[in-house]
Amino acid sequence: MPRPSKDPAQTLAILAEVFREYGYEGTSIGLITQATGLGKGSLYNLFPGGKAEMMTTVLTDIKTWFETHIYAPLQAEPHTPTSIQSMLDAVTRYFHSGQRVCLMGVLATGHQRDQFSETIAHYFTTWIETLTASLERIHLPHHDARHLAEETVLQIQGAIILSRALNDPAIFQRTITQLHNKLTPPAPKAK
Amino acid sequence: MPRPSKDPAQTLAILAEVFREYGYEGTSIGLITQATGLGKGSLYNLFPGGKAEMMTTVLTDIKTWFETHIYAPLQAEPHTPTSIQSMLDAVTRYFHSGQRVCLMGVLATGHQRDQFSETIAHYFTTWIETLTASLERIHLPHHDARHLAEETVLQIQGAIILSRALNDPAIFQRTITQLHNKLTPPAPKAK
DNA sequence: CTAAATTTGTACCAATCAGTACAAATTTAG
DNA sequence: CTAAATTTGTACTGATTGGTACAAATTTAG
Repeated sequence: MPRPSKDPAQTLAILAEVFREYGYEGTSIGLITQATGLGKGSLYNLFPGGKAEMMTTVLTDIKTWFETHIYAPLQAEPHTPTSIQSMLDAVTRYFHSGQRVCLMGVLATGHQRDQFSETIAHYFTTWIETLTASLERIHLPHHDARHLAEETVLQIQGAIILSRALNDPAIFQRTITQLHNKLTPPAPKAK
Repeated sequence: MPRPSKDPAQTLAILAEVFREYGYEGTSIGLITQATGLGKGSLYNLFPGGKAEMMTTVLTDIKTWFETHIYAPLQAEPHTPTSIQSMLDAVTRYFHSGQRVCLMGVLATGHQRDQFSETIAHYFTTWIETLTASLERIHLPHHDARHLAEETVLQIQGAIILSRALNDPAIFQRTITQLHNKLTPPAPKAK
């Protein structure tokens, strides 16, 4: 039984990890008390809405993290060629080179899709649109930028699954490298 | 309550669909009896090993389906340029244009990964290797063929997730089209 | 037709589940 | 220091879970 964390952010991070590992239905309150070190009474005091509220709070936290660490750098002024590399670096760290699943992606595969569908769709849409806008700023036509953004996001998702399935982080890393080559314009000298 | 199917293959297909929808832990015996129309006693008579045996049988069935419909055409003699297109067509039908999840992929995201890890890894490895060999037969160097095969499989996985998350089969279709362009050599005239 | 095989669905078991209630203990804030 | 806030963990609830056992009913095979 770990010592209870006094840091709400850490509690949320632990909660998120349990949901990633066990999914929504597979996560029991018992698992959560064990992982967080919080008593059952505390959990319900903190999250009066129960398990659903825990998940909702975690998803909101993830959304916020992405806004801060992925979208904001892509939207920064002045736009620099390193912002996309920063996104890829941040993604690599966040998904632990593919060994850590994307909770939104996990939820998209199951029947809880309905329960959290708005949040899931919003997450992916925002990511894609933000990256699209970023690609347009380096003079890619909208249509192409959108498709490339979609491809980027789905490749990251697929790379997570495959590198977990084969227990091989190199797969994820190769994908990131390849995405980097596609997303960043060639140096003018190479032309 | 549906009429019990007398066809074991149909029972397995229904079982597979329940597992896809609810995952391993989220699938209860009650759900299975409802979906298949079989009584509880029948289920345990057919699968004395219980739920784990049901899943194992389903996974074996999936593996067999892939061997028949995906790998065999890729391995056929003489090798024809349409074999890869056939694979992409079969994949599109099988995954219902991205709306039907890949059960092996789902299992790879959760903690049941350990329980079925061999089967999961074997499924993906076989797919990749079979496609690699097929690409080598059209004169792609092994290294490139392998990476392209990996990319194909992970893109399919990612496209499933994204098109489900955004409830948009067009995403899946675009991915398939793009993979087709990458996987099939350009007509010599285009060169 | 008969015997074997299969199906059925209930009772039962022990375990687990999410959630509610709550008194006692502990911590925090002022 | 005191009062408020938080934590704790148990008892309780009704429900669900996977699995076992099994007699009666039905189907199948020869």
